[in-house]
Amino acid sequence: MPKVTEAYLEARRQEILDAACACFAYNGFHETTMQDICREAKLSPGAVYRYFSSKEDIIEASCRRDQQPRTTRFEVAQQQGDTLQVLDELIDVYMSRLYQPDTDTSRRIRVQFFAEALRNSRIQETICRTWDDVLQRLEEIIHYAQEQGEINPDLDANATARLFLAMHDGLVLQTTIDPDLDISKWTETFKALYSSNFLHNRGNES
Amino acid sequence: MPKVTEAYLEARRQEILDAACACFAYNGFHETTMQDICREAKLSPGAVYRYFSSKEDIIEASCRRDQQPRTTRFEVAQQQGDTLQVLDELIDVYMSRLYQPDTDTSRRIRVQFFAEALRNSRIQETICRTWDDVLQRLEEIIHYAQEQGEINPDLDANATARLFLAMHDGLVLQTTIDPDLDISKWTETFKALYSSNFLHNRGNES
Amino acid sequence: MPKVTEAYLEARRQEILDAACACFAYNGFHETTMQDICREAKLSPGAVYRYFSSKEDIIEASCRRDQQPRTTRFEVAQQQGDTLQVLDELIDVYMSRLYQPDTDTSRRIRVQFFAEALRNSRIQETICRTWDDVLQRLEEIIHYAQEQGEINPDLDANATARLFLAMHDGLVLQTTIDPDLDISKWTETFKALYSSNFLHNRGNES
Amino acid sequence: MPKVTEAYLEARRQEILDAACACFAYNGFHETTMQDICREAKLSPGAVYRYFSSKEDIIEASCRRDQQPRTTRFEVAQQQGDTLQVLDELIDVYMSRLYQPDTDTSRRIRVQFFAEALRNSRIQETICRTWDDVLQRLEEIIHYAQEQGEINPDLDANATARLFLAMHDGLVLQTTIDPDLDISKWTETFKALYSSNFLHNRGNES
DNA sequence: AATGAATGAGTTTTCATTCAT
DNA sequence: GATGAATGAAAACTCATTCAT
Repeated sequence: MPKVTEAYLEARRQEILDAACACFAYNGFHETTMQDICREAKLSPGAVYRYFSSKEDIIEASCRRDQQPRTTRFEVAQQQGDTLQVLDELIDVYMSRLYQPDTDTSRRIRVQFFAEALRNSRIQETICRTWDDVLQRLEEIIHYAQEQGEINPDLDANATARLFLAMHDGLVLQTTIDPDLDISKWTETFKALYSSNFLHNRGNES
Repeated sequence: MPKVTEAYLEARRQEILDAACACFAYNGFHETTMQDICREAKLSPGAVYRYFSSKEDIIEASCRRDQQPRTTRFEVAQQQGDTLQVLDELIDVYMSRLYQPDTDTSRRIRVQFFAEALRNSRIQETICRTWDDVLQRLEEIIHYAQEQGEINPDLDANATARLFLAMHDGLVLQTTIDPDLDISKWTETFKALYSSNFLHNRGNES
Repeated sequence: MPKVTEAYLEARRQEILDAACACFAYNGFHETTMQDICREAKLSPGAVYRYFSSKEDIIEASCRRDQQPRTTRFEVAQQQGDTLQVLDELIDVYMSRLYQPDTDTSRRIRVQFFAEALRNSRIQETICRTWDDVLQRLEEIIHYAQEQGEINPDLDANATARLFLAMHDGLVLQTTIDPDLDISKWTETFKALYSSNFLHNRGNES
Repeated sequence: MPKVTEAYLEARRQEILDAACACFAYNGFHETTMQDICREAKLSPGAVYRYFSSKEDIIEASCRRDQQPRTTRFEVAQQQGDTLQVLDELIDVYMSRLYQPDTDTSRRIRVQFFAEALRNSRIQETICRTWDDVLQRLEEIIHYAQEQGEINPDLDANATARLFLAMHDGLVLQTTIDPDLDISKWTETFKALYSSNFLHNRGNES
């Protein structure tokens, strides 16, 4: 089995996932038919079924593929250090994504995976694993910031990380469902939550 | 002169919505069949269709019913004033709901409405309207707190309210999808974000 | 059981048939629901079922009621004699009915009974009986006209009557299905077929 | 490059129409279920829906297919001329069809289309168009016969054609609904109406 | 490898009819 | 007598999946 074939197969898989996600984003998983995917991928049903064993399989593969960049992005971020500056940069990245029209498809699918996770334990696991990965990195950053005296050490680092993560997911939710929101002040307000306000020595003056 | 009272008919409607929500929560809208709802409601298809014109109609009515208490809760809250104490209490209410097993169904459906909002503009409107209502109340509280010197007046009140709202929705999302989370520290951490940290005169840099 | 009750019941039956026919004429038997009939008759389903045992029963009763005037009209006509003048008058009556808007409902239902007769032997019998009655009168008129030398005695009186009857049914069909037809010349042309043309001594070949 | 030929697909369509018409003829459109058609066509519902988008679509296609031969037959007839002899031949064809058992299905469906035309404007148009086509040819024949002195020129050619057409439809109706009729004398009686009786110089003797 | 015609179980919805009140 | 809520079988139609070519 030559190497080209392997790469070819993988390319085909990606094309099908692209087609599927294009459909899923605007019609949802359950309103998207295999025919829709075939049409979008310009492939016959038989061909699609050579690459994926079922519609469920396509949905799950879409989910895994969709989560990957997030994990990667945080891995890369962490290699740059554990400082609040890294957190700033992550927030810049994720907040600016809310503006970008080309992230719309991805966000729409993401919202649908949240719902799908309630019924499909494989989706649930994929999403939870990403959350766990991200959360761990965030926690380390916050922990380090606490050690540096930048954030109040009395706060629970894990809970703080969780709140930040939740905030992001909530904003994704809101911008995706209500596309007319004014996003402009969010980044600075988000950063204000920790940039100086969390300083633990602030409370001393009282 | 109706044979049965208006109240009786309304009670039936509510029973059907109860049955539907029980199904929706665990199977999603699209995996729930009308037969499922009928079985759960102990009613025949014909009977259910006397009260709702379609499955879509049931989904939309479920959404409106689900959103109502939220709006009401914030209306009541605001009558008690605009102080941060009211915000504390709201957070207590909503954080404690994350613990309560009986709110699970409601939260699961809520997550599904988020996904459904992307395809159904009626659902979208219902959800956005509730967000708008809630956001306005939060904004007023924050604005008042800024005037009282409790929160940094340089912050954008609307964006701040938006972040708090997003944080809550994100936490609902996370607890619902990953039910094993340790919620215990969230309330105090949430409150810490604003209770003293946002004090605008906090800056000891000056 | 007092006499008034009997009359009352019969009046109710007629009201229901009126309502049913109003529906049937424009929606057909199978697209008309019992609910439609109930709404039109301003009666509940339970009430309607006190007067008719089934929808089929209503259809059959409608058919019988619809055919009755035809039979009666020919009975009356025949009492005036067997001359071609009676035929003239019958044609005047039936052709002028094609013009009258208020006969539209009756004609529309009639066309539908023709189709229904193919599936429902009771409808079939009712229609065939009326045809037979009418045909017999027509045949007598033609026979008499042949004896009087007004119509060629070599013609088959029954077949001639049949053709005249078919012509009328065909015209009902055409005007009902295509309401924009120009009817104005039909009466005189119809009459021309027999008024002088059938004279057996017409043949100038002799 | 289609996997099966266009002709194969067209043949399938025709098979489905054959099956549908076999059902329609004896059960009517509304008592025939898609399952009935599938069973008769030995095809699954999904297969049938590949060829027709709905039951309505099948009914309309059946109607168009049913009308076609009529139009064609008259087109061919006219190419043979405009004489009364052509009319004779047309009457021979159509009258003999009333005898033939294999035309029964077609006639039964035809009667049902008449009823359906009242509710379905597409059926109505199809039927009216055929009537118009046929009528025009008949009118030309009659007109020519009038010019030749074979038919009284004072008669309205259009109305005369209409009456002949109505007569035929009425006879189809009657033979189809009442299959025991004695048809034997109809042809000669029909022809007698115009063959010599309409001679316009006949009336002169009076 | 790919095609796409075919499958058939399953879905939403309708509606003639019943019966407790 | 009348009501109208309830029934439930049956209808039209869909769609994930298969398999002969």
